Amino acid sequence: MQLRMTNQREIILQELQKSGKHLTADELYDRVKKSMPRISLATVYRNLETLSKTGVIAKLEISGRQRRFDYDASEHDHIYCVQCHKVDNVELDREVIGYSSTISAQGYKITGYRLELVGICPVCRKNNQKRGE
Amino acid sequence: MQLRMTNQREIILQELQKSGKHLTADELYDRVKKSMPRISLATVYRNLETLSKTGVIAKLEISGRQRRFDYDASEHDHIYCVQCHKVDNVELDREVIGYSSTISAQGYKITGYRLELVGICPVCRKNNQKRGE
DNA sequence: CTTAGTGCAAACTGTTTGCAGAGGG
DNA sequence: CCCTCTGCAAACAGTTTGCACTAAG
Repeated sequence: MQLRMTNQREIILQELQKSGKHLTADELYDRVKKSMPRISLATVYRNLETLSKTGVIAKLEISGRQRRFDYDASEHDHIYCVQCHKVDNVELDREVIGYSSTISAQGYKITGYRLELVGICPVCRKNNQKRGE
Repeated sequence: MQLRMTNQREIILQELQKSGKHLTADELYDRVKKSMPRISLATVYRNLETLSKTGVIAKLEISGRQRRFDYDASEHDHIYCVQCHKVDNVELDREVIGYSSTISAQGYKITGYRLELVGICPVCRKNNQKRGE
């Protein structure tokens, strides 16, 4: 199966990349609709699926009910704001999770891990301070 | 609001605990139905919600489309089998994730983290070997 | 031309909710 | 008795899919 670079696919990818955020399908849909009003949400879903399968973007397993997509497909971790549900990238030393000894005891073959930091983002912290929390 | 220990709630809790697994609402529903056939899935959801809010069990943010519930409410991490989608508990040194320096640079206040190891469980590994993979 | 991709609507999955009635304390 | 909890059905949110048509290469 070979890929075609359709107009839709191109704009979806561009919008995700230029957002610099970890958008959900419908957040991206809203953005893309501005330059392509007749695009359908299904197309956005299909393209996000395709683009993540080919490794151009990454599909995130992250907190919250909606799936999010990352313009950056390289390995890195995420931090999640419990207040505004925003997600940011975090660069951590991935070697630190070299627990193989502990883990192999349980008989698992470790292939990777997902680390999600949880906290409150700068914007929310500032807002909280204003309200004296 | 005070809690009542209804028959349903008791059986739901017992079944989750005696399973020793990280069940989804409908897996638990199937088990509970055996001793209480007229129970409804909504009741299972409502009780899992209540029990996790009161800290008796834990609601997991984990890979996969379905939410899972943990009979063990204490802080610990999980390991996820990519083949059979089973989840197990893992005890790791939680202090290792003391990255505050790196992270606070981004202005986040870290309140916790979720670490999910990903791999292949003993059972699946054995099955793979049989098939010569 | 060929066949991957699209828009639309309808289906599907997991979860939540309104309501009238049941039962725990 | 009160009020939390239940069963049921219907609603909901997010995602996927079947189909006939469009357009990329």
